[in-house]
Amino acid sequence: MTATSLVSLSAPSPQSEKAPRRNARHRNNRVAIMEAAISALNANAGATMSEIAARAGVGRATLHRHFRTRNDLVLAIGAQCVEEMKAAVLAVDAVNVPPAERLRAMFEAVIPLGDRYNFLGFESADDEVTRSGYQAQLRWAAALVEDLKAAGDIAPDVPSRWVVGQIDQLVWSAWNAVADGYLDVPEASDLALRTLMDGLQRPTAGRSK
Amino acid sequence: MTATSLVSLSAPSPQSEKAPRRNARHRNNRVAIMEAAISALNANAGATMSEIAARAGVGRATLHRHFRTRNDLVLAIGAQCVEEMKAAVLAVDAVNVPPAERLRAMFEAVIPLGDRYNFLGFESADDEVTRSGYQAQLRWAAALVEDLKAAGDIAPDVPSRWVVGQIDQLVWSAWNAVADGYLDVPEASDLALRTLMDGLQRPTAGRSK
DNA sequence: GTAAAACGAGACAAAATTGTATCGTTTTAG
DNA sequence: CTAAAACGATACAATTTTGTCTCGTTTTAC
Repeated sequence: MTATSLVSLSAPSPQSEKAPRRNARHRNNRVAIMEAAISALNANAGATMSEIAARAGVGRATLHRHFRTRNDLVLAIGAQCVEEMKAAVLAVDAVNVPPAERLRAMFEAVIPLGDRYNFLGFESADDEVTRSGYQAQLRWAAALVEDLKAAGDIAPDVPSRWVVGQIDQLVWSAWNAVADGYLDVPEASDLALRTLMDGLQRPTAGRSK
Repeated sequence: MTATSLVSLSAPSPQSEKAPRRNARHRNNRVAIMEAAISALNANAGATMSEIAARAGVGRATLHRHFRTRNDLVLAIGAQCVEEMKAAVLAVDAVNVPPAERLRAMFEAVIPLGDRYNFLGFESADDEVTRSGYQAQLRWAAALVEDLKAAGDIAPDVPSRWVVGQIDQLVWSAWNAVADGYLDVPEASDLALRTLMDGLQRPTAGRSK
C-alpha cells in the first residue's frame, strides 16, 4: 500500500505574487508531501502531521515550512485535486461524441485520479471553495447520466442518484485495482464500464449496443 | 443525515461476570451512545468524544462512564458489529438454496447493517479480534462469489476480488439510499442485485435466468 | 568554490483531546 | 416515598498534536 502514485503532481502553481524562486529540492519536496498526504489521508482521515512527514520522507519542520498549518495543507491538496479533476473532465467534454463514449473516456481519464477524487469525497466538507469544486464534478456526472438515459444507455427507471453513486464508487474501486496491480488502467476502465452497463453476469460478450 | 438507525442494537450483552444490574436509562444510553458513535465515526473517522456525546444526547462524563476510553468504545462497537454481521450471514447460510438466491437474501439481511459493515471496513485495523471477525465476513463473501461463478451467475473472467469489492460497496450504497429515504430495503436489495448482475443498461425486464 | 536556500533534529509553547474526580440534581425501582 | 443509580456540569490533570523557533549541516545554483 505504499501508493506509488498513478499520476504526477504539477509544479507549484506560479500564481503567487512575488514568488520567491524555489529550489529544485523544494519543489520536489512539495510534490512528495502532497502525494504522501493524499495517500495518508485516504488511508486514515485523521492522519497526523508526523505521519504525513514520515511518509513523505521529510522532517516535520520541513512539512510546516511548506504548509504552515494542517489546514493549509488540506486546502492546497483540495485545490490541486479540483484542478486536476476539472482538467480531466474538460478534456472529455472537448470531443463531441455519444454519451456512452464520453462515459468510457471519463473512466479512462478519471480512474488515474481516483485517489484525488476520493480525497475530495470526504475532505471537501470544511472548505467552501473545495466543496463547490467537488459539487461541480458531481453535477457534471449527473448531467452525463441524464444524457446516457436520453440515449437509452441507462434504464430510465433507475434513480439517477444511484447511477451517479455507482460511477463514483467504480472510479475508486478501479483506482484501487490499478494500485493493487491486478489491473491496468484500460482494463480497469473496461471492467468499470462493463460493470455499470451490463453487470457481471454475462460471460464477456461485449456490451450489447 | 441524523441517521435514524435501520436496526436496533441488542441489550447489553449479559456475558459479563458479576453484571452490576443496570438501570433502564443506563441501557438506553448505552445503545444511544453506540448508535451515535457509529453514525459519527462513519461520517468522520476522527470524531471526538465530545461530538459523539453530543450526538448521543448525553454529557461527556456519561460517555466516559459507559466506555472508559475512546478505544473501549471503538472495540465495543466493533465486537457488536461483528456479532450482528455474523448473525445475519448465518441466517442466510441456514437455508440451502442456489447461490443466486443466497445473494439476494444476503442483500436483504446485510443492507440494514450497512453502517455497521462500513464501520468495520475502516475501524477494524487496530484491534485484532475485530479485524479477524471482519476478515471472516470477507471470506464468506468470497466463498459466495465462487459459488456464483460455479453456478454460472457471475462471469468467470471477472476477478473475484472485483466482485467482492462490488458487493461490499453495493451494501453501503444501498444503506445510504435507504437512509436517505429514496428506497426501502426490498427496493434497495433489488436494485443492488440488478446492478451487480445485469448492470443498469437494460430497461427493467428482470434478470435473465 | 561559495553563498544562499533548504533541510533535519530537537527544544518549546500553545492548543486540543482525553481521561479522572467531585458534587448537586434527576430518574428509576420497588 | 425513598434509597440507590445514573446523570449533567464542571473543574482539573495527563496526553497528544500542532505550530514556532533555533542551530548546525547538506544541497543547490551559479
